[in-house]
Amino acid sequence: MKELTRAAHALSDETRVRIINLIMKRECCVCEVMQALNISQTRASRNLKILYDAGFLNRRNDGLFTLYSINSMGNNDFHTQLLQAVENDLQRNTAVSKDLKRLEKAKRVGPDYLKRMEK
Amino acid sequence: MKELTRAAHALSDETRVRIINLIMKRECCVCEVMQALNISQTRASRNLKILYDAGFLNRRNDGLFTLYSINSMGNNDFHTQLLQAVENDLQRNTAVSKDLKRLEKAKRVGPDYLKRMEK
DNA sequence: ATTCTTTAGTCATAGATGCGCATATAGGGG
DNA sequence: CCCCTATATGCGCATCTATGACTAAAGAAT
Repeated sequence: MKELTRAAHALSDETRVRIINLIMKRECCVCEVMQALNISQTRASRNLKILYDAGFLNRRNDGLFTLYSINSMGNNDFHTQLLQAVENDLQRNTAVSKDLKRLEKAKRVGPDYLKRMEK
Repeated sequence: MKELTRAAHALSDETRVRIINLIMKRECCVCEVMQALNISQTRASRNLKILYDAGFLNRRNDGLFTLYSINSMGNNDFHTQLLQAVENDLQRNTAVSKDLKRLEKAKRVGPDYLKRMEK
């Protein structure tokens, strides 16, 4: 039951639900999440870790990048059922489509590089 | 989305999941929950309210008693899907059966009356 | 009406949480 | 080896959370 409450807790924050919305579209690295949601690197990294620890995400390394994707296990585990509830809610939600549009424009570069680009 | 995160938050606490386990069996009043989980009246009442505010429970009055039951709406709303995830997890959980046994023995009386009975 | 009983609300407190800042870590390229 | 870059983490702060003890509200019983 601790696994369930931990998973539910991971879904109890809007930032984390928005992150799931992104990753359900496609595998993302931390810097893409950060740009798509317009949040700090720290915030993106930490909330991704919370979702990972709760069992919702896979993680793999590609060079310097850490790539997160949805962890789809069996169809009958509660993680999958919880994700379906999230998906259900997101379909009725128009606000998060802006996040997806920013994701399309996101570049695979980190915060320091980004700042220099802006100048 | 705020509704979703609020609902998820309601399920992020073990006490509240155990309460749902009781009420999925049958409609309960506050004092029954309190006895079945062996928790204080304040704690039972408050966590029931959190579940109610999150949309999981119905509430009705019967004399002095407030009776809570599961709020089953349509099959496609996220509340129902979340409850299915909880049910799924509870089926694999043997610890909460003790709560149900205590529920069978619970009397429909409040904390003050109970204390006097013990003497 | 007065009293008893169940439930909900208030207040105080210990602990958890989210986040920014700065820094550490670790992989890649010269 | 040394620097650059993406990600993770320690720390501190403000805020939120869960809880118990106490109190208030409201229905029932006498």
